[in-house]
Amino acid sequence: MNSFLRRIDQWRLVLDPGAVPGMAVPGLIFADDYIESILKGEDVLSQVANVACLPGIVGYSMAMPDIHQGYGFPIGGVAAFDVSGGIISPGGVGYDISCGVRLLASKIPAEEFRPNADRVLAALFSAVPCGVGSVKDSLGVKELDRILEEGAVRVVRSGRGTEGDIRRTEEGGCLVGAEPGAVSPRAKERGKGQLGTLGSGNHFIEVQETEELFLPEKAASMGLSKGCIAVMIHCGSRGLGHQVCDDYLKVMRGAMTKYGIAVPDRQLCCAPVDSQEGRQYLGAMKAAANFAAANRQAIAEAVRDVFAGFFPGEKLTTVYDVSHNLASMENHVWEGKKRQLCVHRKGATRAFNGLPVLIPGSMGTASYVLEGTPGAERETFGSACHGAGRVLGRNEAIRRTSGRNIPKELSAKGISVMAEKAGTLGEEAPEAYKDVSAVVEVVHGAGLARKVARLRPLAVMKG
DNA sequence: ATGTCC
Repeated sequence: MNSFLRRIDQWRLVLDPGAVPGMAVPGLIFADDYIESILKGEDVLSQVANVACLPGIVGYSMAMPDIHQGYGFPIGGVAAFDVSGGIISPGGVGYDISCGVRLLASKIPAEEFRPNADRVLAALFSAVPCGVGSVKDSLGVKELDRILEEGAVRVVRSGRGTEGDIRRTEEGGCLVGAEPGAVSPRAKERGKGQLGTLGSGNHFIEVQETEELFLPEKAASMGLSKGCIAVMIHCGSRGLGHQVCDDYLKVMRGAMTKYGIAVPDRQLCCAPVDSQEGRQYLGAMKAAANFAAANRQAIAEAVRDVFAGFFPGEKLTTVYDVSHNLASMENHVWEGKKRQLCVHRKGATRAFNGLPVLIPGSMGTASYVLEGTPGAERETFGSACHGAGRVLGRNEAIRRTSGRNIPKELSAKGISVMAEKAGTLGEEAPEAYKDVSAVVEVVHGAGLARKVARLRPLAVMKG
C-alpha cells in the first residue's frame, strides 16, 4: 500500500489508483512527515483506497491528518458523492451520528477559576449524568419526536438557552428534513432517557483557559479573551444515534444486491443517495443529529447552571456548536462545475469560509479554535480535521497505561481530572493520540482552516 | 462510539 503513496507537497500525499482494484479516484491525504510516519504503520490507507471504489465518488477519497482506522470508512475521512449515481453510507458517518463540539466563552479569569476547579468538577458530575438511566425525567414519545424534528431549537424554545445559542449552532441547531418516523422504536427507547447526558470514551466537558490568540480580532468576535476560561463540551447522539447506525447498516446490507452495488468491504454497505433506503437513512441520520444538537444544548444549560453557582452574573456565551460526524447534501463547485453532492464527514469538521472549526485535543492537551477558508471550500468540500486522532487502539492504550496514576500525572501539569469510570483514563491517555498541534499545523499549512486560538485544559470531566 | 451480545 505504501508504494502507491506519493508526496506532492509539504502537506499532501496522494494515494494512486491501483492501490486496490476498482478505485474510481485517487486518495488525498493531508499529512506532513510526522503524520505520514504514523499512518504508514497502520492499515488505514486501505480504508482510504476502499472508499475510492464507491459509486459516484467525486474528486478524491480524502483523509485529514487525524486519520485513523474506523468502521469501513476511516475516521478523519471526507468523501463526496454525486447525487445522481452516488451513494450514502452509514459507515461514512459513523456510529456516533453528529458527535460534535460546543464551545462556551466567558470573561472569568483563569486565576479566579483555579481555586474552584475541584468543586466545579464535582458540581458538573451532579448536573450532567454520564450514563444511561441516570436522567430523572425521561422524554415522552411526542416530546422526543419534537426533539428529533427540531433539535436544539426545541430545547431553547422550551426555555433552556438563548437565540444566540441557535444562531451560533451549525444549521441553526436544526437539520431540516429530519424524519422521526424513520427512527426505529428501539432507537427511541434508547434515546428517551439520554437527553442531557455526556456519554463516555472520548466525550468530555472541559474547562479551558484561552492561552494564545493567533487572530485576536477574530477571537474577540467569538467572545474569546486571553487568560479567561471557556468550556468545551464534546458529545454526540448517545444510544439513539448508535441504534440508528446499527439499524441502517442492516437496511443497507439488504439494499446492496437490490441496487447491484459491489463494495470491497462489507462495512462500506450503502445505497444510492436517491433511493428509498438512502433517503430514509438521511432522514433518520438528521433526526439523530438533531438529538445530538439538543443534547449539547441541554448540557450547555446544565453547565451554565453550575457556573452560575460559583460565578454569579458571569455569562457563558456560545462560540459555536459543530458536528464532525455527518453526511450533508451540499452544493460545491468541482472542476468548474456546480454540483449537488452528498458530503460524508466522519471525524472531519465542516469548515465553511469564516465559520468556526472546533478542534478538541486529547485529554490533558490543548484544544484549538480555527476558522474555515475558501481553500477548504475549493479543495475539501469545505472540510477540516476534527481532533488529535488516535494512534493506539483502546485495548492497547489500556494495556500500556496499566498501573499508572493518570490524574496525578495531569495534576502535575495543573490539570484536574475526574472520571466516571477509571478505565476511561487509560484508553484516553494522551499518548493514545497524535499530537493535536501537529494535526492543526497541517490543516493550517494546507490552507483548509486558519488558527484563531489555542486553549489549555484546567479541569476535565470524563464519562 | 455503544444498555461493549437480544
